[in-house]
Amino acid sequence: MPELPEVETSRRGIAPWLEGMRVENVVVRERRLRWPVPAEIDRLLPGEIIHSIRRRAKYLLFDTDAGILLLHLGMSGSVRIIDHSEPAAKHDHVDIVIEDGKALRFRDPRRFGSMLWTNDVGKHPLLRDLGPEPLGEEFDGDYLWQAARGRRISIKQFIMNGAVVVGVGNIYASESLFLAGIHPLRRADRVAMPRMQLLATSIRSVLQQAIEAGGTTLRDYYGGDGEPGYFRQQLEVYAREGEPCRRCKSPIAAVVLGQRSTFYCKRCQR
DNA sequence: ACTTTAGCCTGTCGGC
DNA sequence: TGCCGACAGGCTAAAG
Repeated sequence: MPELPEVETSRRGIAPWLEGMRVENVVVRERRLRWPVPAEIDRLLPGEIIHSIRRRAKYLLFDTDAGILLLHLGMSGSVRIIDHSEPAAKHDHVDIVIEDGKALRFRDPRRFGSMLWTNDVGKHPLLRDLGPEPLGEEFDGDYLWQAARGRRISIKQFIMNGAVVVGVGNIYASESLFLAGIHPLRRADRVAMPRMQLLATSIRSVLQQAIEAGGTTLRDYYGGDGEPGYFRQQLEVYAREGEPCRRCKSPIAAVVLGQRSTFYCKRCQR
């Protein structure tokens, strides 16, 4: 399930193959993703050069002179570079074929992903209200603490809200709260400043380490280079219900919070 | 303004 | 062996 580290790993896997290359054509086999794939993509992209591939939140941005392709992997989406002669499998919804016969192939069994087109990332409704990048300059404990004033929701739901900070999904929310020693159900406005500082640091370090491990492969995630992610073996609490906490040995607990499974240590997190 | 809930979708898994 | 319901989850829109 792609969160920020998996999206970043995908970006790094495909960028060397695509940046500076000209798009030859685009094959859309299935338009019914999270939102319909707009016709601009197959109409405007052919002939364009992909200047760069950036990431904003969990979106990949493909920069061209005609506009910007937005790609979101949803929760079952993946991208990889293939020879375009390779036959498409079920759920291979879009190919972006480049001049050397290679292609970017987008697969997404659950179709929660999206492929969109924009001319201004800053004004696009899906991107315009997003909070800061967790690995960027403006994200720190002071910011988090200030943003939490008057917020009565749980701290876990708070940090998973993209308007607060982007890229923190279900796995890394549980992990960073463990590292910061904060109970996931604690009200956001009742996390004191020192622990908010620790939380910001924990979010940054867990995401950074996951990127370095190539992301977390739980079931079917593979990076742009076809390799699974190796962060799973470093998970402290996620999907470890009943197993001993690595810090205090007491069993890891699980609760459902906002329809999301949530894992934590009752002893280490308050 | 904030919070909660429903819904999108299919592969996988446990139970019978 | 096969059927079936539950579950997984990022994110938005709508409802509260």
